Amino acid sequence: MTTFAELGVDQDIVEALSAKGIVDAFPIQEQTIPLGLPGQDIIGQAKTGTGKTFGFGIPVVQRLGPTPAPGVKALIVVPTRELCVQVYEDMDMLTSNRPTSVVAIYGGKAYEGQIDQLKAGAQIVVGTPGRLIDLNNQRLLDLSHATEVVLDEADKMLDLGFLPDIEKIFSKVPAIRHTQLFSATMPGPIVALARRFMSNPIHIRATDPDEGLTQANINHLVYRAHSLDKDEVIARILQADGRGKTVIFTRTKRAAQRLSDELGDRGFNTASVHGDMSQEARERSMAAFKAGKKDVLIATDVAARGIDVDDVTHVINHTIPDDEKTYLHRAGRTGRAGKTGIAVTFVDWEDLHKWALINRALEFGQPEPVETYSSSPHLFSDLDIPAGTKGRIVTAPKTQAVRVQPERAADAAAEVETNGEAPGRRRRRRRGGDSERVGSTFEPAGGGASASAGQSGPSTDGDRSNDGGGTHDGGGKEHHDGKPAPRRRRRRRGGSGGGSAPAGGATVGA
DNA sequence: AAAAAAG
Repeated sequence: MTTFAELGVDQDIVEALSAKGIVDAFPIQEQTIPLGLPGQDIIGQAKTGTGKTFGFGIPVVQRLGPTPAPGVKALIVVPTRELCVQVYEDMDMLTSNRPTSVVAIYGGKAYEGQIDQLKAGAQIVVGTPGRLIDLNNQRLLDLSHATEVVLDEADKMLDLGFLPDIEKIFSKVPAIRHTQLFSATMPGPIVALARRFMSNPIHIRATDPDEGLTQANINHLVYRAHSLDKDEVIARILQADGRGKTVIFTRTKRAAQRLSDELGDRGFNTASVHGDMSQEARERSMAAFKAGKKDVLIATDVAARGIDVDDVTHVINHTIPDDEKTYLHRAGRTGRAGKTGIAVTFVDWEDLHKWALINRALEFGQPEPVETYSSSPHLFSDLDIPAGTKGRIVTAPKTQAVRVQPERAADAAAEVETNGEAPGRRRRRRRGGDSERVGSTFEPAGGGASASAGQSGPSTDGDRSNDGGGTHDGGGKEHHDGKPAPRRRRRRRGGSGGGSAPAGGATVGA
């Protein structure tokens, strides 16, 4: 590991970091900071929870100089208000030993405080698009000297919903500037589009190209939810001994509110966050969850990206997300900074095609969500608890899980070939061991310790999209008629490392 | 189609 000091980071920033116990740089930071400091345009791609924020944030702070004159010189754009607050806090920490000041500009809040901070001469703005444009239109936010520009969750910022706003914002900042785009997912077409806003960008991927984008230290489980009482099953998951904080994602705001109320009624310590809540309530929820006063957060995809909360052991997809990128970001709320975590997904009958799509894109090798629906009450006795915690699930509900081995996964749609990398290489061994994986037990990558990825050297991104693999339904799936399938044998915890063979005695349906 | 983001 390299220290921040060794990467050329100024002493006062090094001290700000070490005051928080942060001394060693993660791979994405090792790779992007030395390039960002001299002003290289960067597309930075690294898995969830591996430290992208400092990867762009440190160069931004340092490049403004130790005592910058008043006025906005840096702009960091993010997709949600909560992420805005979080990135603001990180930037505020980085600048704690220098006069540089940071302001968060986002909607749902009074204008006054934000305007005051701008008038007071804040140099770094972290903001969401709507309020940024609003204040810029009112001539209260001058972006004409913002020579440092960052899009965090860049692929989201450049997708159709945000693109017009982003174009508008880019039209207000200087043409000669330093531009950095960061995300865990960067589909080829988005990279191509991004180049319009950059000059000679380098695409850094702090991952082994063979490794894919799913975190090796997240254990993925997928259940068919047909005929399943999801509320009940989730309630039981929440009773697992050793469970830390849990984030539950729903597809709609209403579902989030309903589930939050329901689980609250059942006595769980819940908070929720979605777009139908007041901003004040949203922030209260986030603060309580971060502080540990609440340990279950029910959210829409507003919380899918970027949100960093310590000790989240479980992510539960009450409803399966629409695409593999969202899946990756949601699951990435756990397994951060080298810790282990579990991502549980429930697949409703009408959403089977979504699992097929996600399975294919992420190369889980698990085309069917669950081997069978069963009234067998053994499911959660098999649920793994992250290393370092103890205990098992107490009660015994009713289905079966299929554990998906994450290690061969590669996000086809989210990857872009770097120089000279043979196209198609990541497709190899695609279908390899499907059958043997069904119902078998796999441990997370041995020892879990291998935090985050090998490194591939910086490579110039001279490529185009590679069309990101097929996108439509997996077809060929027969319809069941709701009858419970025959009961399957209970799986047992495997003790084996993550080889390709199932752990002893772990087969299902034999 | 939903969610997010200005009010």
